[in-house]
Order: sequence, then structure tokens, then C-alpha cells
Amino acid sequence: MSRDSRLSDVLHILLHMAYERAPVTSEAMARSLNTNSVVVRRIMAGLRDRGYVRSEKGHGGGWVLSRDLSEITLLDIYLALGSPALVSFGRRSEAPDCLVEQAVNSNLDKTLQEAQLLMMTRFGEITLAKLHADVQAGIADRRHLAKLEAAHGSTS
Amino acid sequence: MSRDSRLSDVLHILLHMAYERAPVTSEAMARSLNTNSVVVRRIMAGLRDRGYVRSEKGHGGGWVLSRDLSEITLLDIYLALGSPALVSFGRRSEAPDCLVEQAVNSNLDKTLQEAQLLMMTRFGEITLAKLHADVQAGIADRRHLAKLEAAHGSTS
DNA sequence: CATCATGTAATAGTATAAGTTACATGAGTA
DNA sequence: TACTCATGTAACTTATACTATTACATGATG
Repeated sequence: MSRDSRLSDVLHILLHMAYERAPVTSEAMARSLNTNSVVVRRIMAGLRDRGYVRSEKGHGGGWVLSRDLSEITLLDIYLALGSPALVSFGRRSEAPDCLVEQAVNSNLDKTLQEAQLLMMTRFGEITLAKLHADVQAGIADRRHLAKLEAAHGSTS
Repeated sequence: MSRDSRLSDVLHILLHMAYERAPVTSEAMARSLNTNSVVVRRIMAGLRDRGYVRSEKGHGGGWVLSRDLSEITLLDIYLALGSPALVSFGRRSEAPDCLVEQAVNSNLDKTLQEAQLLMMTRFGEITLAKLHADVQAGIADRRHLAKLEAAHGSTS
């Protein structure tokens, strides 16, 4: 649909980290996202600066979560990424003299800000622990499905 | 803030058209937007196809509104533009096997769709007539201000 | 001290919107 | 009919933001 996969990427990474006890390297993360390790380090930099993760150099180095999953919301992560634009449309000019443009801008801005506020509010309500629980539920579903298939010898 | 000013541009154009009885040329519209006439014709094409405006060639040609301002909503215009993306973030991959990515995607998608729905709903509630009324209110304000300034000889 | 991993700057690739040029088509006018 | 104006569009260039890669410095481990 749209661009900017950083939020999605970081979440993917953090949840995978939650399943590892040892530090995870940027290289490993990059592989699971089909991208480059520098991209990973770049989007992780903000999280490191805010203390959500730690990074260690050298042998056995890599990234480690430094907070519990329940203490980090998607909003925290969004902010750590530098609050990139959430809405795709905007205005052509900033402070126009034209009254028509002023009316258009103020109406569009209102909707834009409402949508932005909604997204940030939702982000603030979702913790990494919630995502983790969703993954666990998915695993349970898969196991259940596998058992059914084994019992009935069907793959349809 | 962000890119894609097409919605803002079209609204600007349509409202200016509402103040003219004669057809308005792409050239004139482009001037008031500080852009090129081809850009104008490009974004107007969808509106023409949906019957919101008519375009006439030759001498005295140009663009004319073919509906009342109260019969066109911002949603109509958004759809006529081809429903461009409203939200800037998205996912890296579409149908991942990874359960983690599935959980991330479904949570992000939910918020994304909620925001998209909100924006489209708001767009559906705003008619061009509403924007026109806002412009009129702005003009009234300006007149009022001008009178005050003339009376008191102040420009602060 | 060799190796591994992060940190980061610099550069290139990609996608989409915006801007421009060029030319065809149709409508009015002398 | 010939001329001019304005739209209709394709093709190309520019601008911008994210993504990807290369290169090299820094620090930690064995």
C-alpha cells in the first residue's frame, strides 16, 4: 500500500530479540528482514539512544532488549524513530495570503491532525507484550492445526 | 509536512472556479498555484471523467463546475484522484510465513485502516459548499479588520 | 593482534509526485 | 480555409524520501 517500513521492521526485530537470550547481531536481523545490516543499525540507533535496547561490540556482541516487553509501546518506538510522517497528503504552500487556500488548509489540517492523533493514541495502547501474546496465540493455532492434520492425514 | 498536494490543489482550483462565471483555463489555475498547466490538467482529468467538471477547448474554453458545491464532498474528490495512499507507513512484505511478522502486520494494519476510515469519513462529511462558506467567513473577517484599522489608523 | 560487531558517513538505487516539453486534437474566429 | 486558443497526453526531467550498499573507524573478545 505505502512506503516506510521502519516501524514494521523495528517491531519485527524487537520481537525476535525477545525470543533469544544471547545478543542478536544486526546481520542476523537483516537476514530475517531480507535487507542490509546497516539498515538495521540505522533504525535501531534511536531505540538505543532512548534506552530500549543495548548494543555490544565484538565477539558475542549484538543487540539486547533492556526493558520488559510490557514497558515499551509502539508509540515509544515511533518516537524513537524520529516521528516520521504518518499521513501522506499535505499542502502545497505554508502561509498563503489566499483566503481560499487558507480555508482548504485549515479543513485538511483538521482531518490530518485528527488521524495523526488517532494513530498515535493507538500506538500508545499497544505494547510489545501484546504483540508477543499475539505471536504465542499464532503458535498455538499452528500446533493445533498440525495435530488436526496429523490425525486426519489431510493437508487441504 | 508531507508530500502529495493534489487534494489541496484540486480544492483550491474548484473553489476559485466557483467565483468565476466564465470558464477558467488551466493556465490561470496553474498561475494561482504556482505550478504548470499540465499538472492542473492531470489532476483535473479524474474529476472530468466523473462528471464534477466539464472542460471545453478553443477560444473561451477552460473548466467549468458541472455540479453544485453542495453536491461534492472531499471524499468524491479523493476518489476521483484515484484514491492515493493516505497513510505513510506500511509493511515490508505482504504474505510472510513468519508468525512474528504476521502479528506485527495485523496490529499495524488495524491502526492503519482505522485511520484511513476516519479520514475518508471526515472527507465525506465536508462539502465544497462548507469550504466556500469558510472562505466567505474569512472575507467578512478581513473586511471587519480593515474597517477597524481605517477607524483607528493602526496596522499593528 | 586478529577477528568480530557496532557506528556512521558517503554514495547509489528506487518509487512517487511534481514540473516541463512537445505535439496532437478540437473549437472558435478572422 | 487558415489561424489561434485551449485541452489531452505521452515522454522526459527534477525533487524528495526511504532503502540499500560500500567503506572505514572504533571498540570488545579470544
